[in-house]
Amino acid sequence: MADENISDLIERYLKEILAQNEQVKIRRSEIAGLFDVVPSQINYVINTRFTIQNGYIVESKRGGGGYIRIEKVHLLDDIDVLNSLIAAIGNKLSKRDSETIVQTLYNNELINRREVSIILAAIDKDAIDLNSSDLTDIMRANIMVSILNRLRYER
Amino acid sequence: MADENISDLIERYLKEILAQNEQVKIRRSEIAGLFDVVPSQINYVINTRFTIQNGYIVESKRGGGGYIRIEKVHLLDDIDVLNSLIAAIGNKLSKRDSETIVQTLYNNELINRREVSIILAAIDKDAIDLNSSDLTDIMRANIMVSILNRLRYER
DNA sequence: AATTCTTTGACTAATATTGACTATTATTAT
DNA sequence: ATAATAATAGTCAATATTAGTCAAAGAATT
Repeated sequence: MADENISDLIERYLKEILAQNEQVKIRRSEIAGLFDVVPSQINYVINTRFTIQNGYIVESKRGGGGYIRIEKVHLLDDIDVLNSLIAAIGNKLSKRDSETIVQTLYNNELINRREVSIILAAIDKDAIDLNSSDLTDIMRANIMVSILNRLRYER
Repeated sequence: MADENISDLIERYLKEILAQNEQVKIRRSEIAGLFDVVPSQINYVINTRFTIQNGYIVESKRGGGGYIRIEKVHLLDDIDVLNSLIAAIGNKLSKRDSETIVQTLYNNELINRREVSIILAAIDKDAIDLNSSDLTDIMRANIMVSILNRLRYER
């Protein structure tokens, strides 16, 4: 929907193939040529959009006949998904990664659309960002307001 | 009616598009150029006139092909309940009061049981309490883990 | 006069793009 | 076989391209 930059176009191109093929095998320079970008931009696209958190496994090989293969993984059961996600989080989590995780939960049908946005509201920057102290109660207020605001509308 | 300042004009411009389009996607500098203002004034207009209270959701992306997207959402009938709850919260909220609010939301059928526990997980003390710094990302991690843990079981 | 709202711009943050350099694997020459 | 070369992909840092924040100055309102 918001494909204004080339990386998004490349992402969409690959995902369209993956929508029908379970896996896609490319020659890096070919795709780079197709979209008229430097080859390393393909790595950028893969590193930012085809991570394991997003549900993709990437394999590659260099040298003659080299390739990059992207495979959409089918996560076994819900607990495994949750365990691996929790393990991957550690003790810091960027906004971007958090959104990726929520998307994965949705893709694996662990949460529905409405729950997606409740969770996003909970971890919204405006909700949890604060510079003053007296932390816990203030944070709770911020998070609660964020959630309430979310509940105002549909979708 | 007689919009005297530029911010009002920009507001009207965007709302005219939204009257027909459900969402509008802009390049900040473009709109700024169109009205001959500094780009950050677009943020001012958005922050003062396209808030969630007014029924708008705003998303943006930086970098090449960046954009700001404003979406008009359908506000629900129970807006008054939510408004008064939000007003009552202020900037601090005890655990007890937060639970009362969640109970109220449930009693008014604004959320279901599952959503109750997702929200309670989000504002759980263990999720949001921390003494170290580097706050936002750490908090987000805590909240996310708390939510994921809650998703492990039913009800 | 005081307060609130608007305008401005310097600085910051996030994301995308590029290219020089490196690493790995395959192929060819000796 | 081994070494040299070719053909790939990977890494990383510099640069480019956007949007966001914040506080100061100016304008309008009370």
